[in-house]
Amino acid sequence: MAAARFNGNACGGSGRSGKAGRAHAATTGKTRSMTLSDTIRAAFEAAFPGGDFSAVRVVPATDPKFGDYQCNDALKYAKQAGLKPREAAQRVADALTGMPDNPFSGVEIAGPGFLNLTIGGKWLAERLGALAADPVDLGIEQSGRGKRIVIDYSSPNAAKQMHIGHIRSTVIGNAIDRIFRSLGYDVVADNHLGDWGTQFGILIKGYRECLTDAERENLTVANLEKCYVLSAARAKEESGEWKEECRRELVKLQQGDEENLALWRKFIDISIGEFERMYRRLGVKFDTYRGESYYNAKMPAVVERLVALGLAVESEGALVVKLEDEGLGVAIVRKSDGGYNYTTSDLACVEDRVAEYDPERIIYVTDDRQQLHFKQFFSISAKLGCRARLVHVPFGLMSYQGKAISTREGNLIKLDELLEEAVKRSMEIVAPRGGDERLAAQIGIGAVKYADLSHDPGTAIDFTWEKALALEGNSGPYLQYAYARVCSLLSKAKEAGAAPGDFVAFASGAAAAEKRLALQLLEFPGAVRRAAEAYKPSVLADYLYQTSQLYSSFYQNTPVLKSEEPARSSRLALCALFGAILRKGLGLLGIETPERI
RNA sequence: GGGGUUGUAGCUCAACUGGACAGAGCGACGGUUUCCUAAACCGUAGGUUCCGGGUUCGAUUCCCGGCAGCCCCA
Repeated sequence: MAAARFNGNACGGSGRSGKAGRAHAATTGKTRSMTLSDTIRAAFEAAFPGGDFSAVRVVPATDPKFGDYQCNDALKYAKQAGLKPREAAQRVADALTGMPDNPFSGVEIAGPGFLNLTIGGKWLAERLGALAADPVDLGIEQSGRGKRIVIDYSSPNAAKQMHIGHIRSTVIGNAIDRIFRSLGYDVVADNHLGDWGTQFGILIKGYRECLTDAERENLTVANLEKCYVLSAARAKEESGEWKEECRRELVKLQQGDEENLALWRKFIDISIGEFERMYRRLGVKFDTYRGESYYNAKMPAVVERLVALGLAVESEGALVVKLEDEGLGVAIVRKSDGGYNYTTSDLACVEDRVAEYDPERIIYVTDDRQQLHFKQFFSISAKLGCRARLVHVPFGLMSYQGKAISTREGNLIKLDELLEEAVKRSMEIVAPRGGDERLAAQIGIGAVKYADLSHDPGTAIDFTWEKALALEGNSGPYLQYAYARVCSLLSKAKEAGAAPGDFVAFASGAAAAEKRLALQLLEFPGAVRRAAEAYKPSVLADYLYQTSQLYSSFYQNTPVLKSEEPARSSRLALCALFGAILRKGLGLLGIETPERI
């Protein structure tokens, strides 16, 4: 069975993932919305001196008819102040209106005590200007400066072809990677390959006996897979001879036999070469490829320390760490046959990463079947004094036709095949418009990635071609199309000699559609921050989709090039800002943004 | 047996962590193209948020008890 992070069925699935615990982020600098929160916090303090109002915040209005922003927190403090809710809200409103730099042009009390806030045009123009003046970060707080994180994702098993079950860890992990980098973190992306374990005995035996000379000459992952299947089948024979020989090859490998080691190295190199071909197509890049084998030599010492600390005890010939009082059962750290398992390997891995990188956090993106394993290993790691915060981001396993993806179920779709099909389908649409293969790839692969990223990682996905390759509605191509249109608009503007101006026109009012879009654009940094805190790229995907919907609606219903000044240049500026944000945001999801479709 | 997780429109999913009337896409029905790219836009229909209690001014969200599916451990 496979060694890597894929326990479970042979085809293994996706590495580690899951829904992560919510990050208790030490949020630092805030964006516009936070500045408004600061303002209203000051108003609370003025109205109710001495209270703790750190939880008070201003949020975008849930409906335009409630104004631009709202604050729902007056209700919470009414009781402790001994006031009726609306009365408490009134006090805050009075305090707010009395403030010298009150950014709100309207403050109303509604319902049981909500504060409905309307923003002044001048404030809006200033904030939009500030975002536009920050073209690289677009307001994203650099809260990760000086901090390092290791992200462990993708992690396929060597000697096997990648299939659709590997998309999730790879694509979600990579988006988290990109998002954290955008926040200023120093990210180490590590691919924890499954490159060790009993399957190598079977593979070595199979390589020698089940392949033709030609296949050995031109060794591919497909050939490795083939010889594994043939060899594994023979290992099930009655006599047990084959199985025994596989075992002997494995032992030789483990003991450092040169010939077997060379073969093993060869298998790994070929596998990584093949994986990298996939990663290139997906736009994914790792800093390191450290498989399980990398930690082999370090495992005995880990176990020794566990024993020395009294954490590991013997049980039925194995060494185990008892975690029952935490509700986590028992974790085996050395099997009765002397072999190690994932817990030990992961403990060794963490120690190594802390020693080398000293990260503040290590994030593991794997499927949610491994939740218990991670809880156990995190708990033990904490007992060993690990100073890095360990986070498991579990995702729901991808199935196909309702079944876990595996060779045995006969429902395995190769990643290669999926990407080919994706490009082919988008080519059919792109070709009549003069699009080439490159554009088809940008769109097709964007569609595949977006289909995954737009869902909460925690939800399980049953693969269908229709969903994976959706080109309309809430899909990657919809967003790319919106981007291409805004590019087209801006280039037409340029031809006409019209340039995006500043946002001063907003100070004296704006059409409803453009104001809504403007307010939405201001939420971009917050969306990135929330996506990072929750380890959910879907938060960002959802934001980008909503933003694009607002843009499409605005674009369809509001003239830009044909409008009068000063509206024209400020609308152009708004379009330019939308384009910049969409490009940046899609970039954080690893989705390309062609300028013409 | 213990633990985890999910349950929201016909289908696939959201709902910024307790707020106002639960929102999108697909599908269905109807409309928009001498006009900045129709992969778009506008509109109609569609809901007991699995069930029952509890906390709260207020619950899809938190707590307890069930039911159902999936997963993990022994």
